[in-house]
Amino acid sequence: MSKKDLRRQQIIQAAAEVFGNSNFQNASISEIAQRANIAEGTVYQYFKNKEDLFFSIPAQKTEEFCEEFNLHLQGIHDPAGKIRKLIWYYLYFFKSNPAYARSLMLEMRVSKGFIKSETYGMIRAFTERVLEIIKEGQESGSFRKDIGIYAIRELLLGVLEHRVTRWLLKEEKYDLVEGYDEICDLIFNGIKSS
Amino acid sequence: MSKKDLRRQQIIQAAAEVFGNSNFQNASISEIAQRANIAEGTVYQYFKNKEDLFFSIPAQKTEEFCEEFNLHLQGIHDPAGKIRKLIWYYLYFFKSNPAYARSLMLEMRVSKGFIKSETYGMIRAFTERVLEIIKEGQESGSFRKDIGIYAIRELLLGVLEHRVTRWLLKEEKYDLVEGYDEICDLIFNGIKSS
DNA sequence: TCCATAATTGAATATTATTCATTTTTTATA
DNA sequence: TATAAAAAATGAATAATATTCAATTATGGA
Repeated sequence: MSKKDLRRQQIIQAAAEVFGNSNFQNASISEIAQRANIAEGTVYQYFKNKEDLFFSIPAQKTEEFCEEFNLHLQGIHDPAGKIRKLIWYYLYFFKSNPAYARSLMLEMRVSKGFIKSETYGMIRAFTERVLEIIKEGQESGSFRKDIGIYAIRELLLGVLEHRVTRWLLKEEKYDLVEGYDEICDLIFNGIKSS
Repeated sequence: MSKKDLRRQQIIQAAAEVFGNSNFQNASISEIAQRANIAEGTVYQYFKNKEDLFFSIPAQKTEEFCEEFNLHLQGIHDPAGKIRKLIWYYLYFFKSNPAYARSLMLEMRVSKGFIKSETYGMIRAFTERVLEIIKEGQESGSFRKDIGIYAIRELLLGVLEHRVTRWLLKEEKYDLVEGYDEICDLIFNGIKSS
């Protein structure tokens, strides 16, 4: 790793700590610089502005998320099993990484600037992967073919994001993963009794 | 309406305009005061701080949302029809009120302080109403009884919030309501082909 | 008309993201 | 090793702004 990359990482590390104990608005560049043992101005040699720095923090974690997800999918061949694993893994990962969850769900996910960031590119790779799984399920005959793949993905990611966001706003007081099989059941079978 | 309430409304009106063309961070109290033809200090006689003022803006619209929703439910007696109407109305309302949608979905909904606001109380009334409809559906035998009502509500509100948020981040370039029947179908019947 | 209370004011304060001219460090070359 | 050129780091200065508060003005009742 080049010297330049090292310093970049050093700043990201300090920023992760400061943003982690706070939020975008309340975290200050001065504290980040202090913690990284550099001058405030130096931050701006490596990042365009505060937002750019903020959006750069979860790149690593997001990559980790995608890689581990692919690992967890290994050995599962039926599309329904893959969706079930996706639901479990998604909740499990955010439960295990609450600071990441807070930043991503409550701050970045609702920011228009985030869409252009490197981190968002990785998330897009994940959502593409989800789309593939759905397509697979339709082609193999497991999932209905009369509904568009985007609508199905919307259902899936919608309920997951909602569940994580709710959990965060409720101060993470209960177990995020518990009861995930109810969600699976609803996704597969809907709410109709017949 | 008392003089005090009038001035309060006047400030909220100015704030709605300023926040509407911008966002929480970029809107300035000085501009709001200017537009309301008052001094900056006066704002703080009526609102605890900038956030309190911000959270007060959508109270009226939210009340409107709830009242109109109840109107739309009139004459519908089957729970499935009520859920279908809920889905349609939710999307229709945000489509018709994009500035409200932006504030609520991208800024307030992800803020811990919002939970304590008056506006959130109204939203809670709405989500309680949704819960009632679900319960009704279970009792009448239309909806499955083996799934908790909270899980069903999570599914519903999750996919709706996700859809509106996506639409906002994509600059509202497509029709939010179009294709809502696919969502209804998925909610009722799930994704399984069998 | 006068007084007490309420409402309004806007200058002062404190905080902070960002810039940029200057200084320090590193690297390449002879 | 000595020197020059390039790169990196610095931190004081700037500009913007949420919030406070002592002073001023308006209001309504006796």
